[in-house]
This record gives sequence, structure tokens and C-alpha cells, in this order.
Amino acid sequence: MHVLLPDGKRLELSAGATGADVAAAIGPGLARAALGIRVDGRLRDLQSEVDGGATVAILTSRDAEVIELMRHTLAHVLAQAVREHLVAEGAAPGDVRMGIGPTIEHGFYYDFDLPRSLTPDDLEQIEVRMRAIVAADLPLGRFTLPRVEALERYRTQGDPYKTELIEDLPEGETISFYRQGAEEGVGFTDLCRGPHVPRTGVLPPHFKLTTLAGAYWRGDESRPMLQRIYGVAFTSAEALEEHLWRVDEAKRRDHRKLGAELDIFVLDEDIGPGLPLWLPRGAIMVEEIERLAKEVEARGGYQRVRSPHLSKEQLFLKSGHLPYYEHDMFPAMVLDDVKYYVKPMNCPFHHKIFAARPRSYRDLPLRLAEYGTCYRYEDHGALMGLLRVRSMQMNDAHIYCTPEQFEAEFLKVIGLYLEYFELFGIDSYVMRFSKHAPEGLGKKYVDEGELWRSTEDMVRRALVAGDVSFYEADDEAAFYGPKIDVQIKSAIGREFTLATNQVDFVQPGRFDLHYVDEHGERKTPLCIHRAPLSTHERMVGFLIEHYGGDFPLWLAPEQVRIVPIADRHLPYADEVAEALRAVGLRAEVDGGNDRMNAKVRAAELYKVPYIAVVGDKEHDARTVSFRSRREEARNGIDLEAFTSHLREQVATRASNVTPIA
RNA sequence: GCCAAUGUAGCUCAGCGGUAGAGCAGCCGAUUCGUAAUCGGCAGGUCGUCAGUUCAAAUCUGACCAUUGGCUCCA
Repeated sequence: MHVLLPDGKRLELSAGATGADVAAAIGPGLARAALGIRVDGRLRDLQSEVDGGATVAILTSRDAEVIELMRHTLAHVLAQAVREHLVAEGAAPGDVRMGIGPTIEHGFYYDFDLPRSLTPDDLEQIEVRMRAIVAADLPLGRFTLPRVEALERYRTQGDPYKTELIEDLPEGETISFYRQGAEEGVGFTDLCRGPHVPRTGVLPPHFKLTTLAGAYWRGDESRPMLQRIYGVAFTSAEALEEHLWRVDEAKRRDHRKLGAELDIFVLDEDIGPGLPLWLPRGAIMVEEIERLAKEVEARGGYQRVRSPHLSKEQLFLKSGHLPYYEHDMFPAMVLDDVKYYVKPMNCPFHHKIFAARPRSYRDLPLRLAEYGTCYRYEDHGALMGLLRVRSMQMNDAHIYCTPEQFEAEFLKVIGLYLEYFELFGIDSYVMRFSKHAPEGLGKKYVDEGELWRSTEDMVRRALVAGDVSFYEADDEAAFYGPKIDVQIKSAIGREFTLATNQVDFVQPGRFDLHYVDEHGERKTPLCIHRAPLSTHERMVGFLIEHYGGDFPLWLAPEQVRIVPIADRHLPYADEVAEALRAVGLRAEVDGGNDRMNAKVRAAELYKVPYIAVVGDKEHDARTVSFRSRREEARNGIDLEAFTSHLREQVATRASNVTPIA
């Protein structure tokens, strides 16, 4: 047989040749340096047999992708270290059970079922053992076993996890193991698909165990909770340093930290978890977002409505929330044998508004908007600052339309997202087409298999017609229909849904909503739920991180801080503030008895976009001297010119500032 | 909800068996100063809560509450 090399050369090999054989055939130097191979674009290890006719590239430490092999092998080294660590203190080897240990972005993890809980101290000691295993330069050997023997191997060890993994492998699948250490019983052997580096000695020292966490076996909350150890690994010290620096930098942008420093919101134990208080500065931001939404929606033909926070049980029975969404609702309050619930969503109320009078096809599409505050009983452990709360103001609207109008309306909503994202300069996001999973019918999802499929097809057609790029995800839908979720990452790298756009083929029918079409027939409308600005809590939380607290002028809680140089300049400072406030700008005077330098520093730390210094020169000429976080500092700018410069930025909601003329 | 860690003044943190400390912020006073910290003084805490151990608990133990890191879930 033969293989092709990346330069197009043909290399003749005997049958059953491995990656190592290919490297050796090319040259002894390469054979020593080889860490893995790439076969037709797929990463494999040196021990795997190459396919005849394939293009094979030998990978060395110079190839970036070998870090994948290294991280994978490091996961095994971690497992060996954990076993040694616990056996050293007296645990039986069989009591140290292994789950899975894959690579992830920046590193790897491994899940364990252990006789005791690990502590951060253990982590340090385990890392020391890992370095010893690397230094021991154990060779990695791959071997396969027939299914029966593989199962027997783990059954005798009493290992339910590996046994289950093998049982779930499809018949006929090769069951491979990797052993680090020259012989059985030494080092560590693990069920594994590979690929790996050839020896532990080639692993880079630039790794670090980072966190200890709990994780359900196979991600299923009904199964045992294992202990997971996360680590990061890079090929160079600089890359590791840079990664750790980035993690640190992200912490500085964390909206919980900045939210406290900039007086935007607080959480108070007496009020309850996930129930934030907006401080005056945060309230300004929420209201600016609302103002933006109202302007955009007025242009888009939306009408605003209002609905109560509570409703009798029957509304949510009708909508389907009680059977399908009760877990996320605050428990009922009972008055005179009538149950009332706090609303988790606005939709049932809007359906009632739709039904409040007969509707003609001429009324459609009918777009009802409300920034209603909803309450959801989120799991305690899921709460996170403003990004995951229990009281939330939805940027909500429901669009009722005919099937013929669906595509255009749906795409208009997508267009809305894009308009907002452009305004905020949001460019790293993905659109997720969230579909149901058939197993969830009747449990998580209303039991209408056919309707699910046809609605999902309709959404997919609309997305393709609108040339929207997206990926599909099963089992992520709302209980009443599929969604388009805009997925985004927080400063600390956790993915969450920002905007959402959902199709509802269920509730209009359950509420017996109808309109009269042009032939005088009663028809049920479709409903699109949309929240392009997410909830106002999550949006503000996201924007704090997105801007790192350096908000564009229109969003900044305080837009101008006026710093008088001496007390005698206070009257003029007040005059400047009045002039700014007169045109709707938010300005404050720092009248304290600090030195000017200290006041400038305080305003900078508070991230006030413009600091206007006024002294004798400014007073006499009726000017200001400003410094800004977004443009070059200028002295002696005419007060009028300064004011209109700021007004212009606010009016256009500018992110990029054109310096003052 | 599950696994684990943490919880001392508004914030950042020290103290870790003998009944509480610093810096910054705050307040008062002096200084009136040209673009990131002027000086001095004062005030501020039932050490998350509730039990327990002890002659004595911020310090040890337990339960609960909250926060954080993950898992599950989600706007």
C-alpha cells in the first residue's frame, strides 16, 4: 500500500503500517520528533494504522494542533496522578473510579468517583504527581480488546462507569485502550478512543489544574455526582501566562464587580436571591434601553400594552405553563380557595388582549409590546448576578400573524436583532435554531409531534430564505415551539442566551384565538414571541461587560463631571451643569474640598465619559476644558460647542466619537 | 436542585481560642490648588444567622442563609 505526503510525494509502505512507520520511513530525525499525525485532515496518533491512499502529515511540536493530543494525554496523566495520590493515603485502587476525561477549550478535565471529597490542597499535590509522571517519560501503548474481554476487564474491577461506556459503544466498534507505562499494572491504563502523544515526556510543563467541581455522570441530574478536575495546558509558558492574564482581565470586566463599583445594582440578602435592586445609575441605564426599544418599536408598527403581575391559575392552565413550566414558576398563593400565580411570561396576557375584540385579517400582523416584569423560580445554583435572575423585565412583544405573513415577520424580528447588535457593536454571537427532542413530547414540550416538525421546517425555510447563518440544536426549544436564540459569551466565558425569537403554534389554539380572513372564515393566527433586547437585567449585565463599564455617552448614567479648580469657580461650574441639564444631559458638579487632581481621578475611576475642568480661564471665556474616555482632551472649548457636541452623540447613540471641531 | 469553596466596617483585606484592626470610601476641619490620590481629625462592625463545645468563640463543631466555581436548567 502507499500513502501521500503533504508535498504530494508517494510513499510505499507495508500493510498495517502506523503513523510511526510513516515517520520512520521519511527519516530518523522526524521519527524522533513526531508526536502525532494528520490523516486526511483528521488528528490521529502515531500508533494508529494509516489508510492506504490517504494523505498523511507528520506532526511535531511545531504544529499547533498537537496541543490537542497533549491535552488529551494530560487528562490521562491527571487520572493516574489522582489514583496514585489516593492509593498513597490508603485507598484501594478499585475505589478510585474514572468517568470520562476529554479535552476542552484551553485544556482538559477528568471526572472521578472517589472515596472522599478532594480539596484545593489535593489539587496542588496531584499537580506535583502529574509533573513526576511527565518526568518519568512513560511510553503510551495502544491495544484493543474484543467487547467481551473489555467488559470483563472492568466488571472484575467493579467499575460501573467504564462498563457502561463500553456497553453503549455500537457493535463492531473497535474498543481501544491506552496504557502509559511499559507494562500492565504499572502506570495507568484507560479505555480511550485516543489520540495521544507517544510518551508522557513530550508533554509541556505549561499546564495547571484550575478548578474542582461537581458534575453529574453523563450530564444527567438523576445520576451520581462525580468530582471533576479542570486543567489548562499550552505549548509555551507565554501562552499559559497569557491565558491566565486573560482570565484575570475578564474578572475585572465582570458585571458583578463593575456593577458594584459603578453603583449600578445590588443584591440584598433580605430581599432574596436573584432579585436585584436597581440603584439610580442602573435605573437610568434600564430606562435608556426602554427608550431605545420604544423608538424602534414605534417605527416597526408595535403597540404597547400593559398587564398585571398576577393571574388566576386558569390562565396558566390554558396557556400550558402549568403543566409544562411549573418548575420555573413561583408557587401559587391561595386566596379563598383560588390559586394565583405570579407571571413567568407575558404571553398569556397578550393572548387575552388579542381576544378582547374580534380580529380581522386586516388587523394582522398585530404586534403587542410590553416591558413587563416577570418572575421565574430559577434554580438557586443557576443564579448569576444580572445574567440569571428571578425577577426580570422582558423586552417582550408578541406578533400575531397569518401563515402567509410569518416569514416576513420572522425575518423582520431577526432584522431587529441585527439593528440592535450593530448599535452596540456586538459582533461575536451565534444564532441557535433551538428545536424540540421527540423524547420530550408530553413532558417538556406539548405533545404535537407533527406540528413541531412542520413549524420547525417553516422556521428553517425562513432562515434560509433570509440568508441567516445559524446552527441547529435539539432539545432547546420552548415548550410551545421552536426558537432562534442568540448565544453570546459573558466576560468570564460562560455562554448564555441574549436575544430570542420564538414561534408559538400552541397557545393561539389553546386560547381559541382567531381572526376572520378575506373569505369570512375563522382562522387561528400564528404567534411570534420575541425579546431582541433580552431582559433588561441581562442586557445591562451584558453591556457592562461588553463596554467594560466605559459606556457610550447615551447610556452612561453620568455623562459629564464638572470639576471646579477652586471654590470660587463653583458658581460657574453650576452654571455649566445647568446648561447641560437644560438640554437633557446628565451632569454633576464635584463640589468637595479635594484637590482638582483627586477629583479628576475619582471621576476617571467612576468612568464618567466627560470630565469638564473649569477655572479662571474657562469662567472668563465661558468655555470648558475637558478630558474624555473616547476622544482627545481639549482646552478652552466654547460651552455651546461642547453642549452640542454631546447632544449630537446622544441623539445618534454614537459609539465612535468624531472629535469636536 | 446537586458537588465544593467562601462569608470580619460601604469596598479590599489582616486577625484564626482570651472578648476587633488597616487602607480606601464617608463625615468634620485646614488647604483653594490647572488634568489620576494635600494634610489632620472623627465616626463606622451583635465578625452571615441560629444552635452547640469551652471558664472563654470572629477563631472549634453542626444546621440554616447568601455568594462564588462547576453540573443540571435557562431570557
